[in-house]
Amino acid sequence: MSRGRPPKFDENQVLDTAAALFKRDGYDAVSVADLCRETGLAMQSLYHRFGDKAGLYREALDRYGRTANDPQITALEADDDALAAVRGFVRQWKRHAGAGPDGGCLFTQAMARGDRTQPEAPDATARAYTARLRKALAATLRRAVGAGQLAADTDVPGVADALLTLAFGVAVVGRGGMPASMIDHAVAAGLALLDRHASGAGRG
Amino acid sequence: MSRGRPPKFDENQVLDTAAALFKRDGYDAVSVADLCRETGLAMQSLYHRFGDKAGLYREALDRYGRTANDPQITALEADDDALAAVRGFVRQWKRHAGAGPDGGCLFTQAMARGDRTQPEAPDATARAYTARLRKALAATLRRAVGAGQLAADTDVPGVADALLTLAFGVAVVGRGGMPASMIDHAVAAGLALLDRHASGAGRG
DNA sequence: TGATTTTTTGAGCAAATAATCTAAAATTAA
DNA sequence: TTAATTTTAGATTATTTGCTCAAAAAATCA
Repeated sequence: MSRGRPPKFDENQVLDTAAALFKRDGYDAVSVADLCRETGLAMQSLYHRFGDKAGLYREALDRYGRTANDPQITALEADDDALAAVRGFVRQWKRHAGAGPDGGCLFTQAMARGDRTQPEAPDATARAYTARLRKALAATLRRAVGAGQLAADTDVPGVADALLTLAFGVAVVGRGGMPASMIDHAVAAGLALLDRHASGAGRG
Repeated sequence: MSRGRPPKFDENQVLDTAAALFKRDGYDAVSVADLCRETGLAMQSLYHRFGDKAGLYREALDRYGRTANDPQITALEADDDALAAVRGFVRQWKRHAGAGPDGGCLFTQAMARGDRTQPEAPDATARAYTARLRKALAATLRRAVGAGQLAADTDVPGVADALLTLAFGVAVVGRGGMPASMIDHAVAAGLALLDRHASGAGRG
């Protein structure tokens, strides 16, 4: 067993709470005092465990990647019906657009904020996780092509990047309070993009 | 003529500088001292003219809307070739993705940051200008339909919103430092979306 | 038990922050 | 000139910020 006094807090719970705060208000607008109040951690406990505010932010981003990003990858890979999997990915964009505790996207926050000054920039985490999702998305599309669900000449990287970029757009537009119909139209466009390449279902 | 001592600074120049700072670093990361140093304004001059930091931010957003958003609307409306105008709109997304002083998008920053607590929230300005662009984009697409450039059954609001959402996504993805090929693919997807509805040019 | 390790507690610090006070400087109108 | 008006100047203030110091509390191991 571990030697010293046992921690009073659940680490993942702390990270989830911190991630929610950073997602809602942005890194700069969340103070360490806010973090302590919301997570229940004493100040020194926070610094002892996470080093500093940026350290907690980085770990919160990582936790978010594991709990919000990776499951999407898993869902893409798990579904035997590759095209249906991608469609499912598109359909759940609405979640990123909402304002509630489940809404919004921390990676969009992190990327919009940027911070390329430091070598260990926090948005590097967001970038890395997004790159993995991008890869998985392309792989699933390739699988759909292989299964004959999408046309053989489908530009797989092009479609994958278009969908992913659209997903980020949905997060911004939703967060910005633009009309909900914009989100619906974006989702519809994502699905239509897939339909366009679906074999044997061409339009016109 | 105005009565008192004449201002030493050019107002628009100050707003442009402020907008560039806010765009690059975000509202919270820019201090009033930064703003004074970069704009050359004395602290008291800044507060005398703009009230407070938020006031300067709001006016900078407005200035950005006039100098970066509205010209896009004008370009859409001015071009007799409606479809070409929309294509031009899509092609210049790359600019929003860049990192230099011309790169990035202040409205994306403002929307991602959010701030729906206040009634006169700063992102309301971004929302209002974006709404105008959205309207103009739809109008131009409708014009293209009327001119027979796009199919009569084109879902105009759907296409407009898809393009605009994609544009926001490009800004985030570019700012986040994702591969440049993502931007290229997003632009290509925007153009392909138009091609898909172009009359007499169906694929497959 | 006593020594060791780790976490918690609570107070507090230096620096940066947005914003203000008072007064001088530069212009126009009378 | 004189008065009125507006902008600039420099110093300052109260608050908030991220962060640290010293010591007590709770566990394990000898």
